[in-house]
Amino acid sequence: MNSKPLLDYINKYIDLTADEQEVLLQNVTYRKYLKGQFVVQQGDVCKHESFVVKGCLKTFYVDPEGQEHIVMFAIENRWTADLGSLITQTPADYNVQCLENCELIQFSYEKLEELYQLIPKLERLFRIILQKAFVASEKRIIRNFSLPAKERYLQFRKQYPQIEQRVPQYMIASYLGITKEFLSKIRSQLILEQ
Amino acid sequence: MNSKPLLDYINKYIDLTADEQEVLLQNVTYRKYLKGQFVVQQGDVCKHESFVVKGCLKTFYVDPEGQEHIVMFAIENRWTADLGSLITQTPADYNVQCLENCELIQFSYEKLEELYQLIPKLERLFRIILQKAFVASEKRIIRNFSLPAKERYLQFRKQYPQIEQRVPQYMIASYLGITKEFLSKIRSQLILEQ
DNA sequence: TCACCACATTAATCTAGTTTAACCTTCTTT
DNA sequence: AAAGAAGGTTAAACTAGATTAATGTGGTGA
Repeated sequence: MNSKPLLDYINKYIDLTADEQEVLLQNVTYRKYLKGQFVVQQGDVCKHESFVVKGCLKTFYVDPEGQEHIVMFAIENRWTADLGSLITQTPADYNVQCLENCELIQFSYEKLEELYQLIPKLERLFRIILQKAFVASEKRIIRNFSLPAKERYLQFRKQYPQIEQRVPQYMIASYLGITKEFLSKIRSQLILEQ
Repeated sequence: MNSKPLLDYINKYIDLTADEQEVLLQNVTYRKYLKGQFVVQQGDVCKHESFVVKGCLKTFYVDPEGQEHIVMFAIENRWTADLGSLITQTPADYNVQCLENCELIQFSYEKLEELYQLIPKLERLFRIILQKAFVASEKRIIRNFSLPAKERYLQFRKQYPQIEQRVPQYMIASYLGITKEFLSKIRSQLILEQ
């Protein structure tokens, strides 16, 4: 188990003693997934919060018309889950699928609650993580409303250059909330411009 | 100071002893605002997280073209702030303005950090609040992408019937990300339909 | 009583982004 | 080497929602 990325990540926000680190690692599971496998499936109850040690995943939602909408991508040193399903232990609205072979460190719902008791500092860690996630989510809402698709695409490219290289364009279009055809149009416009 | 709504709210998530409740109340301020006053202004650093005891507020953003975009409304028993500004102590992107006379219980940035030390359980409280807020925010993103304006309006009416009564329609249009004219069109369509 | 103000509606014209459908590329499989 | 997959592009016709501008409505204050 390659736990270094997780411990490095955690130590940016809180200080864990060697003992606490050990307790933490004893209560998580390391799991490898193949490209294409699902970590969460729409309709199942989400069982874990997962830290990405290696790989790339998409979180998406299939609407009643069968249309797929990508909510977010996760790469190394980020978290993924259907948080709504996890915290309420009700069926998930989202799917989480591996776009590459992945290695994840998983915190199960039960173990996570236990860990909060064993290491109360973790409440602080997840409070801070959630603050940042919430702020990013609100910013995205604003951008979707106040910027046209072209600007949103440029913003995305700037913010996640690593992701743009790794995933096909039709998925980026879905993340941006536009069709792949329109993204293609935007891209050819941008090439003409410079 | 009418602290009952706040204490009732907190006790839904964590148990505070009488002593802890007292410590908490000693570290917050009770403040009344008049209709029209700003609790946070774009460009200033956000100083507090505020719990709404009474009244109704809007959080909005003025884009470079001068267009106002409403991000959220807050009513009794909800929180409001520019969280991004508060946690990084940098200038706010948003404005928070009172739509009615308001009474707020305010947690200053410094006192809140102190309170986390004095009552570590509060980390848990805010973790839980943020989880819910994040999930709601993600849901809103999905809805904005996958539902047409009419559906979004119906959803809003169902989810926040109290708010619809209290704020003018041009603000609801702004919250939904459409023009007031288009909202008017939707409304007249809905009346014809039933 | 009328004039103003804040809010809401209606209708004509316009545009960003969708839909559909055809075609192109590159990689994989046989 | 041929035949699919899987992804990407182009272009024409279409639509949800924006823009503009005029008109309506219900207070409120002088």
